[in-house]
Amino acid sequence: MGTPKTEFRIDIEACAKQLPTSIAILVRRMRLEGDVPASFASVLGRLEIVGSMTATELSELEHVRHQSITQTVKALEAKGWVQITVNPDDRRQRLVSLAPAGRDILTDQRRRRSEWLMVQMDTLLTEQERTLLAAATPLLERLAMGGPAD
Amino acid sequence: MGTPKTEFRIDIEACAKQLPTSIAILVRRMRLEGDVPASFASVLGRLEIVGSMTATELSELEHVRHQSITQTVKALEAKGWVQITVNPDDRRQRLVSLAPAGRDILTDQRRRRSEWLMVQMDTLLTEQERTLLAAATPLLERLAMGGPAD
DNA sequence: TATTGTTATACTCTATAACTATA
DNA sequence: TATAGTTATAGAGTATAACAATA
Repeated sequence: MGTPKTEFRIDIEACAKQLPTSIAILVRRMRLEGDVPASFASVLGRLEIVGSMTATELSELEHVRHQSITQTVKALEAKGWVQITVNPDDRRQRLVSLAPAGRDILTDQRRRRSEWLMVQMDTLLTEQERTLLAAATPLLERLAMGGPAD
Repeated sequence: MGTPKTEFRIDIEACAKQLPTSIAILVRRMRLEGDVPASFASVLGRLEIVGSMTATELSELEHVRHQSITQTVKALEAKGWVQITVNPDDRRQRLVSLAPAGRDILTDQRRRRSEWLMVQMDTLLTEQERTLLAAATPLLERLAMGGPAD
């Protein structure tokens, strides 16, 4: 049916050009909404789901260097939001887990941040558009993580 | 028609919870792909489209404080990537515009960054999913900018 | 007074390099 | 040697506060 492929390519290119700017600004704005640094909230959120993780596992999931995670975890420990225990089976590993205070902070932070986003979505998008965005969110996650097996 | 509303709400909530983490990681990874700081590239891109802008206009579009833009623009000027001229009609204003060297840098940077993203999209998404993401991108832009009239 | 912009300073976040400890 | 993690240091990016210049 003619040349839908050309139009399609243009869409994808336009997407690849626009997406970086849009999400960078969105991240910037959400950072201001939170009362807790985004890096902290992200780590706490993972610990809540998984229970406990090593620094290396965290760094892989967050796509940062392991040295960076060390600093984040150190700051979280200083706040009393995580606990660190040495893995007795491999004493090189430190297992990071959510402390009670961390759980409280996480609950509060997540409510704030996702509430802000939900207000934006309610205000700026139609119901149909919200559904579309919800459908696209797992795709962004896949792009962020580099695929199901990465 | 039962309770589609409940399911819908769950989708939107899941979206609002997942989206911040995913796009934060995506921004992080794209920053590593670029050879130019993301804040620089973003400002250069706007100047290419609009021609010249004041610091205040830039700060509003980028959703940062005007003090922050001052520093970005100062760095861009030091690199020779933008030119700054005083607006003769209002001598408080400095008009920032793209210098030839800035245009070269921008072209190169944009090719790198959007190429990386396009490779990810080609590798990790189906054609249908790419179309879905392309459709959702303007919605993310709207959320980022706070609406058509903001 | 209001607007536009700068300077000074500090914090968050992440990186690279060099190191220690355990396997 | 390889893996897990730390410490030291630096740079990008952005914020707040106080200031100067122009309208």
